[in-house]
Amino acid sequence: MAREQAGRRPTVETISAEAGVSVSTVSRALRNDPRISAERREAIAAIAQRLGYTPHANARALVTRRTGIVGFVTGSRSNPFYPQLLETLVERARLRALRIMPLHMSRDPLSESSIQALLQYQMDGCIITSAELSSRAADICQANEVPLVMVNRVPRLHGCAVSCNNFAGGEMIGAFLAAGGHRRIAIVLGTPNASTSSEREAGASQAAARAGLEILARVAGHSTYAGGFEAASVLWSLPERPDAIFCVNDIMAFGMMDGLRRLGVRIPEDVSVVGFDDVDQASWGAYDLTTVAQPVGDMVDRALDMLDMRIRRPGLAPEIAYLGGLLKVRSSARSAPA
Amino acid sequence: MAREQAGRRPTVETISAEAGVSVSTVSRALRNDPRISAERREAIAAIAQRLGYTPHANARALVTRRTGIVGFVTGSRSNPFYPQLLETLVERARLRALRIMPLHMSRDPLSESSIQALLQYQMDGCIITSAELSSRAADICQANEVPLVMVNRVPRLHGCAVSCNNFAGGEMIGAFLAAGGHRRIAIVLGTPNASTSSEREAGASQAAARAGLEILARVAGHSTYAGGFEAASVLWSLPERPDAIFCVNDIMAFGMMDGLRRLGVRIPEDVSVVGFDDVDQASWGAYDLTTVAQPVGDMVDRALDMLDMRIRRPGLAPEIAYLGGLLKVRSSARSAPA
DNA sequence: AAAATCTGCGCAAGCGTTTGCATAAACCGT
DNA sequence: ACGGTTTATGCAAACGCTTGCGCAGATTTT
Repeated sequence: MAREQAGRRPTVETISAEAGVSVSTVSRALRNDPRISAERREAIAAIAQRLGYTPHANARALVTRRTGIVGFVTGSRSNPFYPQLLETLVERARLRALRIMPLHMSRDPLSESSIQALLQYQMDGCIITSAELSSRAADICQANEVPLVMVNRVPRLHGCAVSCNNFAGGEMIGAFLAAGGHRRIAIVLGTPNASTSSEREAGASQAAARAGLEILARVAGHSTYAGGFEAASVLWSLPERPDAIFCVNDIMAFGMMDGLRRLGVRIPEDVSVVGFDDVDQASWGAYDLTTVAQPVGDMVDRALDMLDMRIRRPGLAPEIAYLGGLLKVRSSARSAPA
Repeated sequence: MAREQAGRRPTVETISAEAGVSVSTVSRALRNDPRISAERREAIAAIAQRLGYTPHANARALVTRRTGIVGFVTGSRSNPFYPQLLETLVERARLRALRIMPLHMSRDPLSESSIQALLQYQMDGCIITSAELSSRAADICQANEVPLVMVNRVPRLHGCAVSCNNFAGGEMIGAFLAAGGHRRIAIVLGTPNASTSSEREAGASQAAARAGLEILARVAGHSTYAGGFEAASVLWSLPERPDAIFCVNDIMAFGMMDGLRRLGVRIPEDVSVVGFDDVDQASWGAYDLTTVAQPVGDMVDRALDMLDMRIRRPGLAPEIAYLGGLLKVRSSARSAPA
């Protein structure tokens, strides 16, 4: 019997009383179980509709052991690529009836309570995009059998990941700069030990070498605006100045351009600057940055695919996907004459 | 009896078997119920610790009717203020054992499935920061008795909100510009009908009037970079050009500055530009924008306070809090001589 | 010394679902 | 007319936790 508690939302039991059938029939009808006859199913659906019934995710999770919640861990917001990724992730996840729950969004170490949340809410999986935090998070997920996919980051030993093809992207940059007649290329590196940084750098270096060019200098930029800004002074005080600067991500390129302009350097007349990521600001007038666009939508979809499969079939072998980027030519770098 | 199912996490029952007490005693001990004797409590805590026990949030939510999840709805990420707000929110919520779940993060209308999520997961409350979506969301929350707090936005009729004191902030800007000797102030408006935009504009207008100044022009900027960029041409082609431009948020100020520079205008020599929000980019070298900093941390805490109270005591009267902003003087605007 | 209070704990119901198994009615071929 | 399959539904257990109530035994009050 439905208890008809004052202000409570309707449950399967409310519907079952209304329809004169058992709760199991209601449950099955609502989930389109073929065993329930069509007319009953429709009758039940109509009642549910009329009552404004919504299933109770917690109760369902309790029995199915699936919550539909995916944890999200990222490093600092200082790189605008990550908010962009998160927005895409939330939207794409919604289309698969998955919800994203951000567990951690700062540069601080992963707090114990964030990890507890992952377990307490019985999340179905986890997506992580931070270079610094990935090892710790990977261990925790593995220990608790929570499927994990790293995005924009490849795992040290094993684990799933989807990433832009950073090496190929770096090559595109290197080739583009060489074709543009640049002879003295400098590279600004990002987070030390991050695969994204080193792969992009390696790709660019190789393409440069193929064009008979040595990399003039490699300096640290720490994947921050300030790091790029300071790198400008460092590079411009070199005995031999670069004629092209590849910052391995856009955020450093913005700092670099601002730093150079502060020194009176003209872009791209005196030096070309290129980045990697194609965040929103890259197309802003102040920068109009030549960069490699990461296929964020595809990356997110692929990551959710991987997660989905491992939620369904735990223990599936790890997998790594590299998706190609797209060179966006803008005005921050000299191009080859057409 | 504990079933000791293969790979399952320990539950209260596992612990109760181990400790030789009932599950209710375990539950109470873990929640520090004073009725349980100290030594038992410690013994149980020790076992829980040893087993790596973590309570199951869904099961708890089922009976307590509290999930600890707070929904988050925002408009487009194009204004970097919102990612910044979200990061703060996630961190501050964590300190109160609350989790944030982003339901919607794009400019599109609120989808039905996002609303469903709010109800299915039985969220304890909702925080919304989008001007466009707030009416719809407010209706839904009210209909379902979900506490709602609007941040950076005041409600049309009733409801909770916490916002920067936009009017006072606008006044600070207006007074600052007047003191700096500016005579022809233009204002770039944001999202039409948004309270943030109109209040900031009103504050600035009033302060200007107090200094004997009329506002030269008011133009639309739509709260986007591109809107600010285009507004630059509009303002600069006016018969009488402004000597100060107040963009009601930073993102438009960036577009404005880039647009002006494209026209060869020098900042602040030819015209001063000021913004509102103090997002990260405002302190970047390219802009170094004079603006009003919103007290994001305090705003978030206050919003969570409001939510907390209404979760505990449903039906509490609506409340609106205005928190003061802080003028950040940088180099994008001429100051009064010292 | 009997009655009242307190202390510490267990029983069992309940939260809203799903799902394995049982059951009853209808259908099939013979 | 009968055993066997199919079809549509119900029963009840289970998921893991919280909590009202009850019940001993120890302690205090009259």
